[in-house]
Order: sequence, then structure tokens, then C-alpha cells
Amino acid sequence: MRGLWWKIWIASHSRSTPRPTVLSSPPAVETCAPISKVMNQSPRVRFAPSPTGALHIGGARTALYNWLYARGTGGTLVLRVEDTDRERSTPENVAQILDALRWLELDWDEGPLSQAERGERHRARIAELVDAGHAYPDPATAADVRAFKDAHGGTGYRGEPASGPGAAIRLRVPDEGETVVDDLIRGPVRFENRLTDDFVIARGDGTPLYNFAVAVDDAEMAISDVIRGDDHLSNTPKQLLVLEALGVEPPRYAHLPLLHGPDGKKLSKRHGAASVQELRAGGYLPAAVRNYLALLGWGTEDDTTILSTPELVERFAIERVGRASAIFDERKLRWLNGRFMRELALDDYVEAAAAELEREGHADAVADPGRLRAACAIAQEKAQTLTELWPLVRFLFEAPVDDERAWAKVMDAGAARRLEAAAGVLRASEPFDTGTLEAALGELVERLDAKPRDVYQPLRVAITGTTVSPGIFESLAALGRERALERVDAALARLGAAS
RNA sequence: GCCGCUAUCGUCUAGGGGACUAGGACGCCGCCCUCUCACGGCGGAAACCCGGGUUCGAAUCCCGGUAGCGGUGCCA
Repeated sequence: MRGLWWKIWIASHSRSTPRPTVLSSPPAVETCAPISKVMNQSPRVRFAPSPTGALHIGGARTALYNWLYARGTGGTLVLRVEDTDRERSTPENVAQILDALRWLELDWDEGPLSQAERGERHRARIAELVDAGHAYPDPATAADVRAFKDAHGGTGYRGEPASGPGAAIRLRVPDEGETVVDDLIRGPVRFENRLTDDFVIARGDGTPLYNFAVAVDDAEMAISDVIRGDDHLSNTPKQLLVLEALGVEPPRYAHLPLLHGPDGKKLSKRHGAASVQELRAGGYLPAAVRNYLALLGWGTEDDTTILSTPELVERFAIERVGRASAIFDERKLRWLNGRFMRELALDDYVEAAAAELEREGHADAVADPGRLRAACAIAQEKAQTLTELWPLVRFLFEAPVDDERAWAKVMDAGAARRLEAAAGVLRASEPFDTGTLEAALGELVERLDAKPRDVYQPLRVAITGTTVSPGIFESLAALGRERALERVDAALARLGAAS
């Protein structure tokens, strides 16, 4: 039952999902292949989000790095949802994460797999370890562990096999030696075994715990490279110990530096666009987000900043990822997004704009493809995000907005006279297009011996209601002679009534 | 407390002993372009956390300190 809801979800979204193979059982891999074999095969990586909320930009970057690595090496990306925390793992959260990945256009090759569904496998492995003496039941409580450590100078907890009611299963950790995480990004990181607790791998009720389940899953899914957040580095020796007890070769690890908010603290709701959905709502393009996220913690040798996704795939190198945590700065994303917006082919721009306007509730605008296209054509140079589009082009779809301040600023004493003259030009311009209007209005400016702005700004306010719009000639042409004249006449009437 | 990671302009970063009077990008300031807003062009201010070593020479290597972050759970 557990896995059913997302199978249904996937089925209903399968058209937009690249290759969502849902496996009800893991690939038939009993143990990891020998390391030499794994290294010669194409890499297998995984993105393993915990569905405890929306997908964070930190998680998004982890997903992106895994994706870039897989796509750049001809490897396989497995999506595995770590949903063993029944409290927080909800269908809504899983749906949200998949939705975020889909919006980012990050596809996966296998999954989504449910970790919770693999409980049987985990239990079998736990039984193996207990039988082999690598793990043992222990009814000790957290307080008992605390007491032991206090009494032993802070060394790792060591218990004795004892079956009691609700005894948890602990892994037997060696007293000697050290466990070394040979991290792709940080190099070797050493942990002394004597300081590591015999940690719990299964609860008193037999359900497996994260550090155990992850290790088993990575092994059974033949993951060759684990690329994940830095917050897992301290857990890695435990997973290595599990793998060792299981007699399985470990994958390689790469721990990414964490992402922080503008205040240097952990990302949170307060920081504005902290989740992928917020980025989408902010009017950002997925390609720009991918470019920006890729550069957070990774840089090119030659300082190239603008990179298409194929270029990212081509140039991304996991070993070049930095070691220090980075701060998410939305201002740079905005700039980058503007660059992508301007370079978009008009057809793609229209498509993105239509989706955004639809979301914003301007369905009527989307329903007029010709006008929408004209609007995009004149506004593409101006907007840095999709959300900036509507204010720039709404005058093409609705009556001018009423902006007192704009009116007061521009409609000075001579405005009526200049507008009157401009109206004459609009009536006479043939054809009514950008080039003709520019030439004709330019002549008018000279004839009136006026500054260009003294003619164009009143015109702009007359047709849009505001002082900010796309180019005035483009705007007039897009509006059309009839509607433009109507608006200029209305403005003249208002000016006449005022004086 | 203990363990671990990290430390170059406000931010993202380049740099991996001499090429560094420390480069690029965002942001900021000024100028130019200009019908508004953007875009674009030009110029500017702005950084190697601190202290010891190693070396002829250190942003780069080592040690210590400090700070930030992460872990330390029968959470993931």
C-alpha cells in the first residue's frame, strides 16, 4: 500500500516524465560488484531526497550535480525517496519534490524507488549481521549510552548482546583502527573507530534506521558514486562500517558544501526563494536556475559564467567542486535569468510567457496568441524575470492603468498640444508600423522643436497609463492605430477637462 | 563537551610556492548610450581571518588560534 499513491501519481503524469520506471523490487543485485568492475562500468549515482517538505535549493543543487555527473559520464541516475520517517513523509511532499525536479527538467533513469518499501530487504540484512555476530540486540536506552560514555572518557558506546523487551539492534564497531572516507572533494577524512558508538541499526520494533538503510540500498542498487550534502559526512563512517560488516565494497563519496541564506545561516522560509517552487513563482527560467545552481560551489577554469545545459554537462567536474559553503544570492540569479530571457528564441519565449501568464490568472491574454506574440516580441529585451512581463505588456490586453503619479509627472502644460500633434501623426502614418512611426514622430519632435521625451512620455502615459513600457514606437505599433488613437483622445479629453 | 568540515572583494568564484601591483562575474558608485525602464559600453571603490613556522620566496605547504557550519537520536 505504501508505494501505491505515487505509482498513481506517476501514471497520471507520465507524459511529462522522461523515463519513470517504477520498480516494485530492487534490481536483482545481491551484493555490489567487485570494485574493479564497478569502476569500469558507467557510474550509477542516486538522488535520495527525504520528503519532509518542499525541495530546497540545496537539495535541488544536489540533484543537479548528480544529474550533471550522470549525464556527463553516460551514467545512470536513480531517484530514491528516503521515506522511512512515517511522521513526515507524506504523499504531498513526495509529489512536490518530483514536481520540482520535473520543472527543473532533471530526469532520472530509475525510480522513484521507495526506501520504506524495501523494509524486507533491510530486515534480512539485519538478520544476517546478527547471525554473523556483527550486530547484536541491546535494550540499552539513550541514558544508558550516555552513562557508559561518561564512565569511559567519551569513547564510543559498547554494549553486550542481551535480549530484552524492545531491544534495539546495534552494530558492533571495532575498537581499533580508523574508518577513512576517501572523499572525492575533500580527500581522505579519518574517523577513529574507538570514538564511534555501537550505533543502532534497527529500532526495538525491528524497523531499520537511516544509516543502515542507506548503506544497504546504495550497495544493492550498485551505486558507484554517492554525491550528497556535507551534512552527511559525519554519518559516512557509520555507513562504511555497515558495508564492511556486510562484506560489500563501498561506493565512492563526494560531499558537497552546504548552501546558506543571505545572512550566512541555514536556508529557511524567511530567505525568500528558498524552495524550487518559489523560484518558479519568482518567474525564473529552469535553464537559468540550473546555470546558477551549478555555479554555486563550482567554477570553470576560465571563469565562464553563462553556460547552457549541454555546456554544463560537458564541463562539469565533480573534483572541481569547492569545499566551502556558499550563500544563495538571488540578485545574481536575476541577472543570469535576464540573460537567458533575452537569448530565448521568440517561440520559446512565448511558450514560457504563456505558462507564466496562465499561472498569474491572465488566461484571456494567453487566449489571444497573435497579441501575446506581439507582446513578447516588444518586451523580451526588457524583462529580467517572467513575472516582470505582465506589467510591461498589460496595456495591450487591458485599458491603461490609472497611475496618478505618472500622469502628474508627465502631463505638463504643453502636453495637450504635443499630444494633439502626435495624434495627427498617428492618423497619417501609413503603414502603422515601428519604422514609419519612428520616422514620423521624429519629424514631429523636430517640427515642434521639442525634446523627444516631451513628446514620447505623454504618449506613453496616454496609451499605457505608466511611465515605463517597451519602446514607444513598438508599443504603438503593437497596440494598433485605432486603439492608440482612442487612448490619446481619451487622454486629451482628460487634459481638457482638467484645464 | 566530543568528532568532523570550512575560511580569497558585500556575494559567487579563479588561484593549486615565484606569471599576484591577487583575475572574472553579480551587486554598488561614476560616466556614456538613450523616448521611459531595462540592455549595452567605459571607468572606479572593494578581498587572501589571525599568529607562528617550512622556504631564497607563500593567497598557495605545515602547526596553533579564532570564527562559521555540520554531526553527535531507537530522525532523515
